[in-house]
Amino acid sequence: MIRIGKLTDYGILIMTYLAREPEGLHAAQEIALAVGIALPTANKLLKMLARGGLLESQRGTKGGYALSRPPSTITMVDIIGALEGPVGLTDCGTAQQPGNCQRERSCSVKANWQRISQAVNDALAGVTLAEMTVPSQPIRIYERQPAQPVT
Amino acid sequence: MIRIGKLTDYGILIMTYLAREPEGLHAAQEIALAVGIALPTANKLLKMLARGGLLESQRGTKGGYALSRPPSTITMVDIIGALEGPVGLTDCGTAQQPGNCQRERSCSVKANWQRISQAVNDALAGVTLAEMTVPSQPIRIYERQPAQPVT
DNA sequence: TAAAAATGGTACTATAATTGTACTGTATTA
DNA sequence: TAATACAGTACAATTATAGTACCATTTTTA
Repeated sequence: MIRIGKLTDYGILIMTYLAREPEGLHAAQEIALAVGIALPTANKLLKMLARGGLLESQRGTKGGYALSRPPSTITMVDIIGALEGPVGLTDCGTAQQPGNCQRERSCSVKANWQRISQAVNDALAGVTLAEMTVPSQPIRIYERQPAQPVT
Repeated sequence: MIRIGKLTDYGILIMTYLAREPEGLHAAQEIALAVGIALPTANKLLKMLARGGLLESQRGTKGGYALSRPPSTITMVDIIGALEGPVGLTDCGTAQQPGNCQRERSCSVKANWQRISQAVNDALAGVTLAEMTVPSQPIRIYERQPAQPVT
């Protein structure tokens, strides 16, 4: 099974909460309570999301966090990227980075993996935070090509 | 970063090797040597792939493994599924399984995650083993829809 | 018929990555 | 100036993965 980490999962819940509550700033404590995770964990994630440029933060007594952009312009790739680094499936490297793969010589599979990573990347880039806040709206990311002959 | 395990990576190398050598049976020892992994590891993977129905096996002195179907009918989803279980991104469940998620009540994100998992699943199902054996052939899985208005 | 070769299944250990927490520093407000 | 809240780093505990070993079963061959 391909999976994303629990922390990333929490992170998306956090982002979803903030998207639903666009008014003003929200302290880490409030967010942790609302999402249902421990405060230290929420703190950690909020810091990472802020460093990734997805959240604006303000310190001080009335401080807190808020989305830095409209939810419709934030995609799953942005969030996952901020919490787990660039999206890729193997150490062969993502579409951007070269990758640190031994074996090189015998590995003619590399280029193909990079393309697959790209496809997954595109799939995740097609889903916005705004769409995630709406419970059951049909999401249309891709349309399959006519028909693949299965030889 | 979303990733698949090393073992799955090895498994795909094994499958690729077998796809390139369609003649007769191949013993685990031969495969381990060719792919460049330890014999016990190769054994483990070959067993799993056989149990998943992707490989035919024969015991005995002249035994070994071979693909059970033509490479063009085996996709990345088949291989990953055999080695890591169904493809999914969170514990929310795959398109097939319900998933074991606490929180249920506050988690309206669930349905969306399942759709995203489906999209990734489709992306991986679009790449066949036959395509992986060809070093640098352009893979066309999906075509993006005209344009998504980025509000 | 027996021995050798190879897969099938299960269980176990060691390693590595993830997760979760704590501590110290800095900024802002009352 | 005291209290509140974010920023950054580092660390401990847990968990999952990776890798190995063992024994059973099947098939071929001498």
